Amino acid sequence: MIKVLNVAEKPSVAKSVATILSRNQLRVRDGRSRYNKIFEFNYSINGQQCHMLVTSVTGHLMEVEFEDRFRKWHSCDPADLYTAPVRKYVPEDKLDIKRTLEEEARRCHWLVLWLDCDREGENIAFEVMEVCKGVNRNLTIRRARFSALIERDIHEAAQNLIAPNQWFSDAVDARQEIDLRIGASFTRFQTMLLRDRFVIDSAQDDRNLVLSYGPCQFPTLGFVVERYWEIQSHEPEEFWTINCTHRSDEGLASFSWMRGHLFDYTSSVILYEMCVEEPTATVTKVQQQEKLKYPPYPLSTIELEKRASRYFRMSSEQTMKVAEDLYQAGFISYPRTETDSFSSRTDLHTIVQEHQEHPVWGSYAQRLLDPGAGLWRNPSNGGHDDKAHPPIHPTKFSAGESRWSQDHHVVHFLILVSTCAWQSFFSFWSNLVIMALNEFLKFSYSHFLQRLYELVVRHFLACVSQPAVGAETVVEIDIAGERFSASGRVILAKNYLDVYRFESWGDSMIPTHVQGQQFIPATLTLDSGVTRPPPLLSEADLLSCMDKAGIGTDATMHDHIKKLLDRFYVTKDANTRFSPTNLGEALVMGYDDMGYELWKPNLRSLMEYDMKEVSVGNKSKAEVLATCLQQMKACFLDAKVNKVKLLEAMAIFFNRSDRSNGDDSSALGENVRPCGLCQEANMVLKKNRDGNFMVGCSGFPQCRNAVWLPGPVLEATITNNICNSCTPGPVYLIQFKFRQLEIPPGFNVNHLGCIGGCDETLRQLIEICGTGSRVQARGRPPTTTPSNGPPTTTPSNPQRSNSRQAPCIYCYQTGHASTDCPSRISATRHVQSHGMNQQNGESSIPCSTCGTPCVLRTANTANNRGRKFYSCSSQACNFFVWEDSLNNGSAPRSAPRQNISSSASNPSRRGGRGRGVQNAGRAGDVTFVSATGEPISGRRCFVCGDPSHFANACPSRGS
DNA sequence: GCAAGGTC
Repeated sequence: MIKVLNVAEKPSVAKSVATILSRNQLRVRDGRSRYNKIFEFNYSINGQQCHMLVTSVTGHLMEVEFEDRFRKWHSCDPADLYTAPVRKYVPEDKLDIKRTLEEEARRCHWLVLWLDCDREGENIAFEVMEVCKGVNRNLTIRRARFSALIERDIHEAAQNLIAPNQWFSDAVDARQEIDLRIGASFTRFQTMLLRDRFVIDSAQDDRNLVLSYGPCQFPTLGFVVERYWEIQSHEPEEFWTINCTHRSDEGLASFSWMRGHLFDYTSSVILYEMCVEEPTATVTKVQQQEKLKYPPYPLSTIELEKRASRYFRMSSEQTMKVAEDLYQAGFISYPRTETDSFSSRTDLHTIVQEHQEHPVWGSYAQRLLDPGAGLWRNPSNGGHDDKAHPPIHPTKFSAGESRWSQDHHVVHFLILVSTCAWQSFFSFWSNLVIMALNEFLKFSYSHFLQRLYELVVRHFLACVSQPAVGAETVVEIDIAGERFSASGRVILAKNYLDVYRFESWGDSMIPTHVQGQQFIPATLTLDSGVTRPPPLLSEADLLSCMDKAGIGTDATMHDHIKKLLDRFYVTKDANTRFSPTNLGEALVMGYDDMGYELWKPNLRSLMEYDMKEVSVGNKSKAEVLATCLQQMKACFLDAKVNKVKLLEAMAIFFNRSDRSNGDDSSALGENVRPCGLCQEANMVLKKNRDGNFMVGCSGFPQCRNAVWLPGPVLEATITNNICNSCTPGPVYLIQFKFRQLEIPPGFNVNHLGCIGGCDETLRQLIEICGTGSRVQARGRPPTTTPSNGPPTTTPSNPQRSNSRQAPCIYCYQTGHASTDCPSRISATRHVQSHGMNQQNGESSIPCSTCGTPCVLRTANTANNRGRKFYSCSSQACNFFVWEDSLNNGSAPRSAPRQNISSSASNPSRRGGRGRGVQNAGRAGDVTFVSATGEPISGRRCFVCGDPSHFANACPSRGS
């Protein structure tokens, strides 16, 4: 009889395969590893009688590592790690499994590999082959390919054995080697570069701190930082919208403007006035239709993690731990699966039947099985199948509640561990306190088990249920050519929502309307709101980002998130939302400033693409390894050359350490000109701790003379060229490089500029972009204050000093609302009282922010070419106001507006209607119309306040 | 001391 050694990827699969093939007629014995049993039985393969031994590994049997002489961190230059020899070996904790395989393989004729049918599984198959062939060269080796652990598939796989796929395995070999080389080189490089140079306050002992870099963890960090910067750089923008209500016997209907909202106040007012003048509403459309809300797809790992985070605020790591325990105890199926569709051969009814007796959802399960109820529906297909595991579903009934804490060994194990730990650390505590804590732990953990089990069961029952049905009514009306709509919904059948309590679908009544009907609105208001930034990334958002970009696998995503927390790169708040720490932000900022996208997902995506090419035979492993490692080594060497960028970014957030040898000071600090204020020292080029460039007197703090440079400056280098016109000289010209995306169209990225006052380009850029837009976009107040800080003669940009508080949208000051902005009043007042000569550059109007005289200038940007504005003559002050906005009395603006914006298509403009009620008053007193259509009181022009006309006819606006 | 991928 042929002896066949069968090896599965994990003990559970070995058990399932053996049970199915033997029809449960098998013997079990121990191997050398306590987890990996050996099952024995007889079975016929293609008519050949076989004695089957089925055992398992636990995932990868081998690891890839550098040879010993490269393993110490100081043993070599990290750049050498791109070429240092690596080896694959069986680590200490897997030697038991290796010995079992060797012992059994010696006695067998065939080796059949039952590893998971994905690339990693194929690679593990080759690891198993290597070990087995090492002791028995005559083995016949075959691969079993199965798509689910169900009877038909497993028997089919056993009768149709194939050859292992070398390409699949090669792809994984390449990935492992690339991950190791990139990860180890960058981790050693940035740890050794930064750890001793800065006081990194997040770490208890920063001498042992590891600043790891990994091709998965860094893009994950990148997602968190990018969202954080997006929030920091968000500029609130005020918008206006018209709302209207209609009261009838059946109740109140609220109509919203089908334009959404406009960002232009005057346009909004004109449209609003047209509505007020002819307020009769005509119903143009009444549409009624049936709407379905579908149940979710069957549950994959990522969906389980996302939903547990959303519904229970469990971290993905917690979820996977609890799911693993539920799986080990037999309550749910294998929890690491990409599959979100059930095989047609899965017996779904039997799973539902098991739950008929449940005290809470049992009656729902009964209704599902009752053909007369019509509740059953075959689950939809989510389109993913890992060919190894079914979607996560319940496999054993539990009534839950009190039984969890009694019958689950995990809880007892945890309690044991915790008791030992607490007793050893806090031996002075009374037993009573320890018991109380244990009870709490027992309760919390059983609570998690219970909630996750409930989610898996309810999700499964929802999947096999009919969608919820609603009747939706949409009513559209027309007022003076403007269209408004309102909608209502009545739930006709809740169906799956009866069991899936985590989702809701609200009823909202709308009174009956008929086409052609006319009415006078109960209210017609012009409301305003401001755009708001998107929220910080939640754990579910982060998982979605990773999933979409292909960062990590279903089984490892939670590990990458946990790694960021462990490395102090990010923190998570009570709402499961992530913010970068100073450390995380500084690292991303450093690489960003180098111009590398090492913190973006593209690198991993490219690697994944190459792996795919290897796995289908289009490229060889050697070819991909060579090109990828060559590129990464070049990138690494470049990063070493540009390490000053990392140091500068770190310096923004952290104090230099005493251990620092100080050899990395930036090349800044050269003289630009003699200081005209103190006439003693020189002005020098500096980059301050917020990352902004400035030229300050080296006599600081005695002399506080300073010239701030535009926010978009990326690089600034002093040249030998001298300005011909500025005094006192010599004033050396500076070669600037601006960040392309931050300067308006029409400006060059490269600019040879003078800080002496003659440079129109610099002046315009400061007026338009400010001196700290980069920091507004990414910075936060530093936690420490270096002793050699830059001069601060002038008020710094208020947004910089209080970046988390929403500033006024007109003057960027905090402490007052935009509606109460003093700059709007003072700017107008100044123009009137000083009788200004409106010629370019001639004015004595004091700036309303700092008191320095303003000058009248002409904009030269694409959007506003030729438009005039007043700006403060102090280069350190950002104040400016458009001339035309003063003339017509509307608000001064700091940036060009877009007249009409689609809030749905532009995420930066998502926003609420924060101040609708207060701002209704800005539309004059005409916020209500009477039943006869006459405005109640106080009609007047919204621009100049004259009651004799409306704004669209206001003489101050001209034609 | 470093990666990411399996798994108990």
